[in-house]
Amino acid sequence: MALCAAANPRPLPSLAESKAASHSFSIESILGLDSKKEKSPTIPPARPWTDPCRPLGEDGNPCLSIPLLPSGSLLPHPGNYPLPEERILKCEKYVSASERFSFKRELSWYRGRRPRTAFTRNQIEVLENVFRVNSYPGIDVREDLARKLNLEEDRIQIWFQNRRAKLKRSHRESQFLMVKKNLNTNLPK
Amino acid sequence: MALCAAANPRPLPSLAESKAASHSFSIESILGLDSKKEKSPTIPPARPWTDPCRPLGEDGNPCLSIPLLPSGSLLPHPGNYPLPEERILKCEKYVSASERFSFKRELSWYRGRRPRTAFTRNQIEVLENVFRVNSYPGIDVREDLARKLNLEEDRIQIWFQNRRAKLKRSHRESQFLMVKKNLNTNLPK
DNA sequence: TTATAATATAATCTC
DNA sequence: GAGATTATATTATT
Repeated sequence: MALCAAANPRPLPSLAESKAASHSFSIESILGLDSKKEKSPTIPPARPWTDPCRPLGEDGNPCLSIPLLPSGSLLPHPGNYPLPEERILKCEKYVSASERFSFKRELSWYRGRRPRTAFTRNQIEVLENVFRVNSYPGIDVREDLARKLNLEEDRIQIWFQNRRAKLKRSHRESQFLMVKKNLNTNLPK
Repeated sequence: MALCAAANPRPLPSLAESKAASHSFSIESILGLDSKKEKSPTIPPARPWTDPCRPLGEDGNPCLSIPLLPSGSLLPHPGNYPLPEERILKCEKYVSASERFSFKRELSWYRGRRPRTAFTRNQIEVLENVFRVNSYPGIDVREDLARKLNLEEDRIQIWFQNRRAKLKRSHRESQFLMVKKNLNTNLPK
């Protein structure tokens, strides 16, 4: 992502160095005493997949307009509040498929997660084909794939990551089976 | 490389089958594009965390012994082709430099990647507290932390490195969102 | 329920 | 040390 690296040419620090010079704080003081829960200002994750035209909230993230929720429950975090799922079920028959779909996307965002991508059969086929030849495609290959499959490059990268993990898992499993098999054939009389 | 694809419970589709299927673009065309410079010879890093009793490879590093697999299937790479060295030689033209590079990486993690450390809640809390005050702790502070948190100094160092990266990422993201926001408030209508 | 897309982050590698 | 990328563990969706 070539975001605005230029806008941020200066590595942040320096706040620390000056302080560090004075050993005025000991780890003890930080370690032991600091029992405040004062969370580090949790940075809201960016949701680049959300509609860029949507109005932004004060946090800089797009705010969702889900009018049916009790106020104060707008945080994009899975919680205990009643989820709007209900609405989907209730109004099912009065709501078009695409409407339901986009609502679901909003819901996902609301929960703070990119809506799960559903790859088509063809997309998967191509990805698998490439994977067989090269399970570590570089950025260039990924971009190319993205173009050709009409997917974001990020989806491609994630796909390969997960695919490698899957392969590894299966290796572990077959190894395990081998062990078991060997134990069975060799040990028991 | 396919640690025995045969033993794999869910064998991958055959290569032939897949090639036939990828009509729209050839894998070669994708793979052929890469023209990055060759990397300089890599010095194998030490793997102090591997079992010292394990036999050492020619490079002086412990080699991983995964004795249970049929010989010839020891290298972790998907595919139905033989050994990776061979593949590199054979398929040179289909394999980009970056791919050869990533093969090296694979090989090295195979030799032994440090098992992922799972920090405790308390350890993280302390680290975060220190980070807030000083995101570039010197070796002395790190050593101190290591002692107190019962972690290796190296873990601490890496943690701070990753933590700084995370912070930076979040800055970039919020900057990006700011830009977007400004575009939204100024342009539309 | 299972398979797998997405997330978070520890570890690794090049520079 | 930064930056990019990877492996890995987990979560959550279909």
